[in-house]
Amino acid sequence: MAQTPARTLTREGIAAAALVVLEREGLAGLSMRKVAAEAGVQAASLYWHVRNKEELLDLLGDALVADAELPPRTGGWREQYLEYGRRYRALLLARRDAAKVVAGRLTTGPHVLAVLEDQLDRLRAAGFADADAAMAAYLLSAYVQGFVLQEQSPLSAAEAAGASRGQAARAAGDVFRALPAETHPNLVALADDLTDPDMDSRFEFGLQRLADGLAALLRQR
Amino acid sequence: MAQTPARTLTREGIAAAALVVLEREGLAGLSMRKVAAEAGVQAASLYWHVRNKEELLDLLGDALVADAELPPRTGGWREQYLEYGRRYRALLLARRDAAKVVAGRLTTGPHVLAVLEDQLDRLRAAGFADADAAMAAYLLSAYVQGFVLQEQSPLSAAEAAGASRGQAARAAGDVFRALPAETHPNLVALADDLTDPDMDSRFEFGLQRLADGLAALLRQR
DNA sequence: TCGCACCCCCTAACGCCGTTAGGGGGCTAT
DNA sequence: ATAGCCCCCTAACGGCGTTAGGGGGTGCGA
Repeated sequence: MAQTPARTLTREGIAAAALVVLEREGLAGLSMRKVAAEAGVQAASLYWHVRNKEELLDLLGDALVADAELPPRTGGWREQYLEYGRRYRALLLARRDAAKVVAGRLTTGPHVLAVLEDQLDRLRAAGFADADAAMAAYLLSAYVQGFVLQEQSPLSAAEAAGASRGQAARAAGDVFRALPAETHPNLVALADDLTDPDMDSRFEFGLQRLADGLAALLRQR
Repeated sequence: MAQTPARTLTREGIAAAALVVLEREGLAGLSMRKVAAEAGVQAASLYWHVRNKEELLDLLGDALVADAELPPRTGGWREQYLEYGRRYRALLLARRDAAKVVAGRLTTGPHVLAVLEDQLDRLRAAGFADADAAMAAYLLSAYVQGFVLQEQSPLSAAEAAGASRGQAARAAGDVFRALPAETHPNLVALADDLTDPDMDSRFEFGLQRLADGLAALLRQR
């Protein structure tokens, strides 16, 4: 556990160390002691720079979106909105447990603010009213975060035992198919559809519905 | 801490005790020891009925939707879909930390399955293709869970210090307004819209977009 | 009636956690 | 030189999830 940053600790250095620990151990394994060790320091020293673990996680949440690449400003607002959603999901999937970190957390960190600023700018330029633009932005992040959380949730502990995503999906399908057809006919009939492992398509489906709904709003006002 | 269930422990009794502890202490304060005490038992005894805490939380997640009331089967699919979303959100708001419990958790508990079965039945009856019905159901739960998580997240620790929701919203608005207008013009301009404390309206906005998007899909196929 | 097996809960302990109290080394400014 | 402050240290507290192993109670076969 060599120290990552310079000799003296900073909030940025702590965030960087936390990122390393998160990647290595996951959110459940991220402790103040391990972050401190990664930063070359004792656990109690963190409390000089950070009020508590919650505040450290706020730092981590903002650091996670630090290297977000914004979509190009080409094409219509719809394509840009879709691309925003896709890149946000990709970012959450790229770093271990990122979705769990950012989920219940409304950071006002600089990186988060920069992304939000940019997105609002595009939505207003597209003709959305102020309040609609704000809500459209929240809508997208709520959907993406909710989707990735579901996507990454272990399928009732099935795949925790080393099963691949596809195997787990098949096992989940078996659960549905094994239900009594008198009480749960739809679950039995749609077992394959409900456990389709193509997460990209499932995400895209919802994303297109969101865009369609916003397009209808834009048309009517 | 009187024992809630009968003399001998059951998985249902454990879930009931966990519900009581969750309501009293929140998810962060829910420990195996406290659940055991609530059930009139020692902590280690729980492990006879439950593999680990994760499995206890699965039980809890299913128990949380046990008393869900399904919307009436009147009106069109759209109104029923909207009402599903509203009731799901109300249910997550009704019990402390319910959203955090169910968020990263795909239970196949009996109560969850019953609700899913009913919802799929309505969507198929409305004319949605099998795969579309399955994805529409997932879409709604992803949105509701994501929204409630955001809704309940402390506004950057502002309201943790006893501030009301409205006060916290005003404080968050001040954060946006205090930003330099050259770099963040949209955040400054939309500070009020971004921090509008009327969560019901914000939720309804997204819900209507989802329904509109699904309606467009139904029309085109 | 005895004894055996099995179910279910117990006590005790391990190593980890977040957090706080209080001490002290080393720089900076007087 | 010395006062003061910044920043990290050691040590400890109470609580956590989890496991090992023991032992009462109950029902069943002999």
